[in-house]
Amino acid sequence: MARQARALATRQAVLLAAAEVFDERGYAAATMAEILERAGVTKGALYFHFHSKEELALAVIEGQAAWLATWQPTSDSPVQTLIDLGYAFSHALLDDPLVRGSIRLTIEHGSFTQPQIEAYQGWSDVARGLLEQAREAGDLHPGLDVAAAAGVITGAVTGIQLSSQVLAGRQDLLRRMADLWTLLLPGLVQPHALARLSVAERAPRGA
Amino acid sequence: MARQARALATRQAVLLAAAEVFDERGYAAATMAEILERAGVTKGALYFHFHSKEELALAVIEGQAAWLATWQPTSDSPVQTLIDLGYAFSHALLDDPLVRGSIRLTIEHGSFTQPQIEAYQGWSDVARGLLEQAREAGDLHPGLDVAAAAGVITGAVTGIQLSSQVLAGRQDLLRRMADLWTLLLPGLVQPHALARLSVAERAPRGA
DNA sequence: TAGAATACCTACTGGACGGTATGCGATCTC
DNA sequence: GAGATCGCATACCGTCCAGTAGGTATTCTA
Repeated sequence: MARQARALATRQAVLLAAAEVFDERGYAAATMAEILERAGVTKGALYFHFHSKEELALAVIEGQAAWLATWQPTSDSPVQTLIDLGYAFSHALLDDPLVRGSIRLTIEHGSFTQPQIEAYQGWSDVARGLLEQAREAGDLHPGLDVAAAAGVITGAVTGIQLSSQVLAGRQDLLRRMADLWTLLLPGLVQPHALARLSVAERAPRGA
Repeated sequence: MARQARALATRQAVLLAAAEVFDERGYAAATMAEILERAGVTKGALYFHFHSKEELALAVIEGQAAWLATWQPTSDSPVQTLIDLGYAFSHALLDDPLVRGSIRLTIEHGSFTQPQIEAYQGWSDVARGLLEQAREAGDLHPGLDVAAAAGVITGAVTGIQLSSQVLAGRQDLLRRMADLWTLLLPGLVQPHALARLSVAERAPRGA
């Protein structure tokens, strides 16, 4: 095991550097040279762990699914959990380069469509599951199309995040998330449920 | 004039081909060779009209601002006009390669940040103007933050469009737009105004 | 401690890509 | 109708980039 310790460290360094560069430049504009330089690693070391640029990108995308997989519900109320998830994701986006790079690669369609679709679908499925729980709890408007709402929410979060990044370097991301929920919730949940929800962030940090 | 007619045609052909390739591949992955091939034009012709790849991309982005500039209000109700604008934009996205390419270049941040910010801001400003009219007309919820709502709406439309593209090649774009408004409007306008709005698309075509 | 994987380093390659230099026919000007 | 400009064609260039070949150090195994 000790023999793999160093190897694991360089692998992580490469992955982190790649995520950063992919986040900043996008897939096509990212160069292996910059990733190498930032990771403080030579070409041979990188290509020992990852056989190609594409494989490296896929490994970064995987980080997103991993983040979502480790995430845990935070409230008895499904809708409140959904809101909290949005804030937890925002913090991940602000703090975790792997998530940032992963998101940019997911958004940038073209090269590897399959994992991108899966990433989107993963988010949409989580949202949909929570909404179905909320419907069973009687929180949602009766006629609401749960699948459609899940699609709108994931799309909206994607766009909010993107515009925050382009316009303000993500500095106003949390505020924009609050704005989103303020606008969305009245169309989603019934008044009696609305009163019990906190649109603003509840805890200073998630997980 | 007859001499410039041909020149204008090749310029348009180049611009169109460039928009298509930028839309499909993104800026960095797009190659001049593919643009040339698709435009049916030689390198000399292209570089006569556009001095660099970047200049070509900027010209494509300009098409977006041009589209927005030619757009005209479609209703006495500002909110209805906003909804209609969303659908008109969706149709432009489906039909007009220039708008498609322009949007992708705007979303793909990195190379030329300035025009991208302006493009976003242009959309946000239009939305904000309409919302302010709606507030004066007494249609909106009293405490609503108009600027915040405009930011959310432009961001959400951006994200809806993106997820529709990645997941379904934009085939379900119009349906997703309807879903968005269904969810958003209750948080935006008061019930009496809500009754007068059409969430679904009103006319078969815009403009 | 021999040797066999493992983990990494250095130098190189082939090709693609954006951009340029130069030339040439058509059209306009006077 | 002669030069000048416009609009385009072709061939070429320097650079950069992903990936590889082959060697070397390190660490595990027995």
